[in-house]
Amino acid sequence: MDASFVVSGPLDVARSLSRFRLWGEDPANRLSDGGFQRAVQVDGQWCGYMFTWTGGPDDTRLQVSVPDARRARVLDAALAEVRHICALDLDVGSFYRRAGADPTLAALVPRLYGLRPTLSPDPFEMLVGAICAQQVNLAFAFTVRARLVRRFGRRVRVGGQTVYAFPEPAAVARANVGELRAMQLTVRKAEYIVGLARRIVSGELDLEALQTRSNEEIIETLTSVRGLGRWTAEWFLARGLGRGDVCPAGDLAVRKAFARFYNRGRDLSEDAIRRRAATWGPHQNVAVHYLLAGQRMEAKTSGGGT
DNA sequence: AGCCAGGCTCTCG
DNA sequence: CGAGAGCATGGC
Repeated sequence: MDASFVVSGPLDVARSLSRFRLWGEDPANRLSDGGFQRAVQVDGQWCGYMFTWTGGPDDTRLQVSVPDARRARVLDAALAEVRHICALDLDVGSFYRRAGADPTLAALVPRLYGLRPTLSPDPFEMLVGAICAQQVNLAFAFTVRARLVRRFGRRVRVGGQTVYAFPEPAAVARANVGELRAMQLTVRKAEYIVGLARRIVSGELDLEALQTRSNEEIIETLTSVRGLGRWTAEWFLARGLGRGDVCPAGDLAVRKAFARFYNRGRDLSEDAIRRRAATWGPHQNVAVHYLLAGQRMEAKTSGGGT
């Protein structure tokens, strides 16, 4: 069973999804030559699905297929996930028009045309991924996260490939810290992850209910959980919920990008970064994504730099 | 070898 | 309340 539709607004799928293999493999989000595979849970059961794409960035057609097609509900769930992963609700066209007023962004747009941030459909997955990425280089974070996924996630076959469902909170809640330590998480991060899972299982933290609240309420709720600071909460808003008016100004890579593009390589204060980002209004999320991608591009061609 | 990676908590002045 | 140590590993 499958369905296809044409995307409205610029979208370069391959460019946007490439981040799933930039720093290593992600067993829960498989980007293969044939397309993108993932698992979705419907009525308590995990089902694999895949999607492929055709056409240029201005007339992209997405094709979503569910091999195990007994229920249309699985296809509906997969479609909703794909729309979320590709961030189809972000108004990139409007961002492009607005970017004309900013020379830095105006120069990046044609080079990155169709790029969108990929959004995580699963809030627990987003938070665990963020904890893994706290303070360490992203290649290492990917490696550790992949170990977690293979250890606690369910294997699902789809299109001749194996993809893992990202571990459910209940499975992680049953783990002990020593088990996670063996995956080269620090004791502290192991405690954060298990503690988070247990809070979710106990109902103390309701991530689904959180999604309708304001940015500030979400930041306040998340930062009251041990292991989740402002950095994690802001990336959750940006890359999990797809909120447009968010800038993780404390992020090391974001700070470097702002220093490079807006201050001749010298550091800007977090407040200064927030003030500039605020002028982009609902496009902060996408703008920051372009700055980070632009920085990677320049690092590659000019060999990095102070 | 040593320092830095897309942080956060805890502990001290 | 701000500053600083500690965390653990991989890459340069």
